[in-house]
Amino acid sequence: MKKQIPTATIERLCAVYHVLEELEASGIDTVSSIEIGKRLGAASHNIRKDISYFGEIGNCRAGYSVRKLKGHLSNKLGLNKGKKACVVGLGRLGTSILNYGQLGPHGFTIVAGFDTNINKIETINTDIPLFPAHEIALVVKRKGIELAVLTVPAQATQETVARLLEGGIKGIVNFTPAVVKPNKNVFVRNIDLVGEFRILSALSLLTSL
Amino acid sequence: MKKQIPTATIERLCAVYHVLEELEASGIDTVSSIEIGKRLGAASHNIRKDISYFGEIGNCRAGYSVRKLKGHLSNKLGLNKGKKACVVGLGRLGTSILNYGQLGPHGFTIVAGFDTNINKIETINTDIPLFPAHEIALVVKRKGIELAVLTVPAQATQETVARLLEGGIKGIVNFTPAVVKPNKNVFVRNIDLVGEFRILSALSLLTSL
DNA sequence: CTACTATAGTGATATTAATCACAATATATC
DNA sequence: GATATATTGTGATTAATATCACTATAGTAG
Repeated sequence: MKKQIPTATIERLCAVYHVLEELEASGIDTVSSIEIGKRLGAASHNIRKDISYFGEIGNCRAGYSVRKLKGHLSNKLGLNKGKKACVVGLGRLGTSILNYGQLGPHGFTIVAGFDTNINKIETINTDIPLFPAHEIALVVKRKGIELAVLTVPAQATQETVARLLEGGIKGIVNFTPAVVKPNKNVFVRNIDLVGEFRILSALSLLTSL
Repeated sequence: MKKQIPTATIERLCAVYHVLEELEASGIDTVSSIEIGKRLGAASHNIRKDISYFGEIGNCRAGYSVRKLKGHLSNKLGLNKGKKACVVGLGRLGTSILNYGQLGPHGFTIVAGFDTNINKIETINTDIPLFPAHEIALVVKRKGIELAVLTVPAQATQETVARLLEGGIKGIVNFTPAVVKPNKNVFVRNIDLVGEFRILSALSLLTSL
């Protein structure tokens, strides 16, 4: 049986990938694990071990070639081929994500927006095709959408998730306060501003830095 | 030396707190660790151990009193007293957070918004006082703001963080793609949609469920 | 060409977190 | 009041993750 890559490693490597993009953009073509660690607030050992899960790629004296490591991670993490995404719930947050310019350049294309309110679908000014919520499963399946951003009201969460699953969605970023339980068919990232504020409050109270 | 509470526990307990709010709202007044675990997608053992870090509170046969446990966690996690927050960067995302209705009811009050663009400060329609970015440190200090949401462009991140630190901020929720390094003076939660999409992509490629 | 140095890669170790297993106990039932 | 039962709280165990310590190697300097 093949060695399973730890989740913590996957998360960190995605952050490493981002650092590599920044380095590439600023014309730097070589970087050490120490430097990457510094930028990420992680130990260099950690970074090296994470990278080595996918085999050797660095150079002992000079560090890593930014271009080479980036390509390597891109392959191994499956970031090389574009993915289709959708936004469900076109309130303020949903529409601001619809118009977020950073997704496309990084290979994620929003190909649909959904809302229960037909009015919104007709009035929102965007090039992205919008659909009523009852078509979620259909459209997700037809367009081969793999990722979804959830920005519906809390009480609509469970039903919306069910529809997305029906359509065969692979991953959900949930901005709803309701917790979406992980499930064998879908990966979920729960992001709740109130929850984040709470965690920060509790940390600063309980953690001696 | 007092036993340090694990970060993972703090994060989970904040989620537990949220479940308790939901239960209370639906008039349920008793709950078991099994039920909480189910709603959170975590093991009941885990939930019990987390709760027991703060001492005994449950009832062996009947589970936990929702009201009692909620009050208990509220105290221990420091969620009982309100906290002031601000939003820095009033683009689409920033303004949608400015108007997000869930913060107030949970004890977090947004008392200031900041942007470099004076125009925005004058035209955005809100009751929340808005200030130019160069006043961040001053206003944060004067109002005793503890938490900040960062929604500025990536390149402005480092400078903005420096100003917030100067003002004595305690925690930052960073929606910017730039990584804000943790620091001995401030806790940071980095939330980057592109990063989350990448993690979901990589997970579904590499993790055999 | 040789010595030196910075840094990758990695097995070993330590730390942290999750899970298990079960005794203790509060409530319900008869 | 005795018995049964659900559920907590927790020591012990296992698993996951991070850190350390070292070796090997590629580049640099002399």
